[in-house]
Amino acid sequence: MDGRRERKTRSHEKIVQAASKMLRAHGVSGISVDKVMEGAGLTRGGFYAHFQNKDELVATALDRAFADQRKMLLDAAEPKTGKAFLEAVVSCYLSRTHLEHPNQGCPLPPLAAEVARSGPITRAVFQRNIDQLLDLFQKRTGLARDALLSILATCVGAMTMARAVGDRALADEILRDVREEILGEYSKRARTRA
Amino acid sequence: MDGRRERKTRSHEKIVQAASKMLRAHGVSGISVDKVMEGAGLTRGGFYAHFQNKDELVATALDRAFADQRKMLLDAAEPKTGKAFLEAVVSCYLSRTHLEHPNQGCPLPPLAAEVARSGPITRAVFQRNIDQLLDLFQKRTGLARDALLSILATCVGAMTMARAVGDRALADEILRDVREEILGEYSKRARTRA
DNA sequence: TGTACATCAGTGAACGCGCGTTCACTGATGTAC
DNA sequence: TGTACATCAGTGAACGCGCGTTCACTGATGTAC
Repeated sequence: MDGRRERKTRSHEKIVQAASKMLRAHGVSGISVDKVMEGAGLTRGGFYAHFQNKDELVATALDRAFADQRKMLLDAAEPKTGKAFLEAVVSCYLSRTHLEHPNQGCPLPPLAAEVARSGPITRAVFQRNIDQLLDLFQKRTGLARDALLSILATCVGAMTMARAVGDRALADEILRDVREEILGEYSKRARTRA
Repeated sequence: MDGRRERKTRSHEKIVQAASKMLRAHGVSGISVDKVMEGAGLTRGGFYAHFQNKDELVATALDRAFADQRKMLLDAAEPKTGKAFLEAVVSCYLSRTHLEHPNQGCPLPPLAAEVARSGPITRAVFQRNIDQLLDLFQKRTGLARDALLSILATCVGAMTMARAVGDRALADEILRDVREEILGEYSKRARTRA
C-alpha cells in the first residue's frame, strides 16, 4: 500500500542498527548524529524525521543493543540449562572475541558509566534490561537473583577492566582468572538446582 | 628563592585536584579545559603553561585520583589485616556514600570504559594503578592475586551498574547483594591465610 | 637601599572545528479523476 | 490507462555553541648594579 512507509521503516532500522554498534564501540559522546547517519547510508538532515533528538536515538539504540546481546548469549548457551548454561554464558562473555569486539557485545561495559551520568529515560532503559537479563538467567540456571547479580557485576567489571588496561597479557589474565573464579564458585550451586 | 615557582606549583596542584574530581564526576569528555581551570580558580589561557594538552592533564589527574582512592581505602581499613581488612574495604567500596559521591571515589567505575577507548598513555596509567592496588591488597589480606582480581572486578561492576540504574532501590539491592556474596565467599579464605 | 630591566605565571580575545539542530528544497512515490 | 497534483523521506547548506588551542598582553616578582 505505502512504499514510502516501508522505505522509512528500513531507514529507521538501519539508523538504529548503526547507532547500536557505534554506541558500544565509541560511547554516547563518541558518536554524532552525522556519523550515525553516514553509517546508515543517509545524510544528517533526515535524522529528525526519525527521532526527536540524539537522546531519543541513544535510548532506542541502547534497547536494541541489549536485545542483540540477549540473543547472542542465548545462541551461545541454548538449549543448555543449569551449570552448563552458566558455563557457556560466562565463557562467551569473558572471551577474547567479546574483549575485542565491543560493538557486537554487551552494552554494560562500554556504556554503564556514561548512562550513570545521563537522564532518567536512558537509565530506565538500563534498569529494565538488567532486570530482564536477571529473570532470563534465573529461569535457565536456577540460581538465586542475588547470586546472579553478583555474577553479572563480576563479568561486567572484568570486561570493563580488561578493555581498559594497555597490556593484552593483563587483559587475558583478568578474563581467565575471573572466569575460573565464577565457575569454581557458582557452578556447584547451579548444578544442585538445575 | 623563587616565589614564582611556588605560585606555579600551587596552581598546578589546584588544577590537578579540580581535574581529578571533575573527571570522576563527569568523565573525560564531560570536562573541558575551561571548566577545570575555572574549578581551579584560574582562566583558560594559563593551562598550557602547566600541561602540553588535555590528554596530559587527564593522565596526570587520573593518577592522582587513584592515589586519593588508595589513601581513602587505607584510612577506612587500617590497621586491620586479613578478613577484617577485606570486610572494611569492600564495605567502604560498596557503600551508599561511594555510590553517591563518584568525584571522591574510585576512578574505575566512572572512567574505565572511556579509558578503554583512549590512547596508550592513559591506559598504561590504569594498568599500573590496578597492579599497585592488587599488590597492596595481597599484602593486607593474604589472598591470591586471582581471587583479588575477581573481587575487584565484582566491586567495580557492581558500583558501575548501581550508578547506572534509575531506581535507588535496585542500586541498593545491587550493592547489598554483591557485598554479601563477596564477604560470604572470600572472607573464609582470607581468615585462613591472614 | 634604590632604580632599571628581565622574567614569566596568568589573562582574555581569537582561531578553526565538530557538534546538535533547523529548514527550504528535491524528487520519487502515491492519489484523484 | 494517462495525466495533474499531493505527499513526504531524504538532501545539504546554514545556524549558534562549546570545544581545544594559540597568542599578544599585563603586572607582580625577581635580578643586576
